Amino acid sequence: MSREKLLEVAERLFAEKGYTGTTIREITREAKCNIASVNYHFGSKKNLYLTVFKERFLPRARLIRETFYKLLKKEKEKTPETVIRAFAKAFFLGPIPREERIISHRLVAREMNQPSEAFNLILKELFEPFFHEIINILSKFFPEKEKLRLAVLSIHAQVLYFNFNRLAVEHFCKRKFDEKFLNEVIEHIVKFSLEGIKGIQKNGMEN
Amino acid sequence: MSREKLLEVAERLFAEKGYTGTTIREITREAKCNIASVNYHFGSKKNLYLTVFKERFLPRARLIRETFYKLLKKEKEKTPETVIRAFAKAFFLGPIPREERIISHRLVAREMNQPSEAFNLILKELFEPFFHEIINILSKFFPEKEKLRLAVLSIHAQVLYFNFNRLAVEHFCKRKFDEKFLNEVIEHIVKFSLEGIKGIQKNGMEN
DNA sequence: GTCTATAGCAGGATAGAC
DNA sequence: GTCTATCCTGCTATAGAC
Repeated sequence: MSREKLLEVAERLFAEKGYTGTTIREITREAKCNIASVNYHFGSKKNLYLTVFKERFLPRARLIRETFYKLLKKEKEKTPETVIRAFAKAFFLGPIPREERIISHRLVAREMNQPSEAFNLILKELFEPFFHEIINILSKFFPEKEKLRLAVLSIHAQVLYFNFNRLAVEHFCKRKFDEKFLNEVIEHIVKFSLEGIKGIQKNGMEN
Repeated sequence: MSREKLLEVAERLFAEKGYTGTTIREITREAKCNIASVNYHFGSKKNLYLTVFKERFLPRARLIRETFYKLLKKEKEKTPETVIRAFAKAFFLGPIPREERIISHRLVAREMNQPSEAFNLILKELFEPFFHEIINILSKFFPEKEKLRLAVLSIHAQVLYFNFNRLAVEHFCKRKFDEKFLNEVIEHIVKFSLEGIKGIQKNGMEN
């Protein structure tokens, strides 16, 4: 069906080139649809953009959350380390192809930089429930919720950065972003963040 | 002079709306210049964009680096903590107005997401020298350079995130991004990252 | 250096045939 | 649901007067 094809192509192009950088002409050309099909199916370019978030971005975000729960269930005991590892891994590994994953992070980064209507969707349907869940789990180990919130944002910052900024990471580390390096990056984020969380909770007591 | 005014307005608009989202018409209107002035002074919109990086972004980046050195010089003894604090603070405080600072981070985030010719400038004239400098200083305390590189990227990820993603941070932490919160965020990044670096170096020995 | 006028083109959107 | 043709607007860029 051309509607699905349009959403697929549009998502990729919006992620790569942004909203204004992408044209209906380009989307329909790559989707091998007629130029009028966007307006027929979605009414406007703007509504196509929003539909991309509702029908492609959010379902994928739900998959990432499910991956987190699955990874966590596999663990016999839930230590801070296994929780953080599951959180970090969910953003990098799982059933979603790598290309789609990068698309998601690009879209998020774009919306953070220049929020549109879609930003509220991301906030309410992804960040809020997911981050609060993580905080609830981790607050058993780290009681200071305010500091825990900042720590979760620090983890998310890293996940986002290592995903959407691969070019600079590769250049700076002089490494190809292959399977091996990806696993090293995940382990880096896990260890770095685990000690980080312990640190801010420890230091917090002194204040 | 209208050339400077054009650069100033163009930088702000490019940061807010991106390259394709910003029009010459809008730039000249806000700069109170004639619509033909962009092509007179810069030859093309694209060259205006590049000039923004050369004449506004990079000088500010140099100021940030200088701030780092000044902050570091003030310290009696250079511990990992004082180095990391100087590094983090340089991105948030100093002689540059907050609005300009956010503009810089937005431009960087845009170029990371969708690199143009300007990305090489950022890489070669900002990231490479600055990050290598930090690594050289920190490698006296933490000898494992590979892990240190990833740690520096983790710090940069946080600095970028808390700067260009203020909307989500405010929403999630239920705090206004005022002076007080800013200082808490800086201290959070410092402590989180300090323990993080210690952690990955410690764990690295076991492998 | 600044301005007006305009070329030349690409953009989103729509009407109406099939 | 798909297509062509077309409208209208807005874009970058330039020529040429001042």
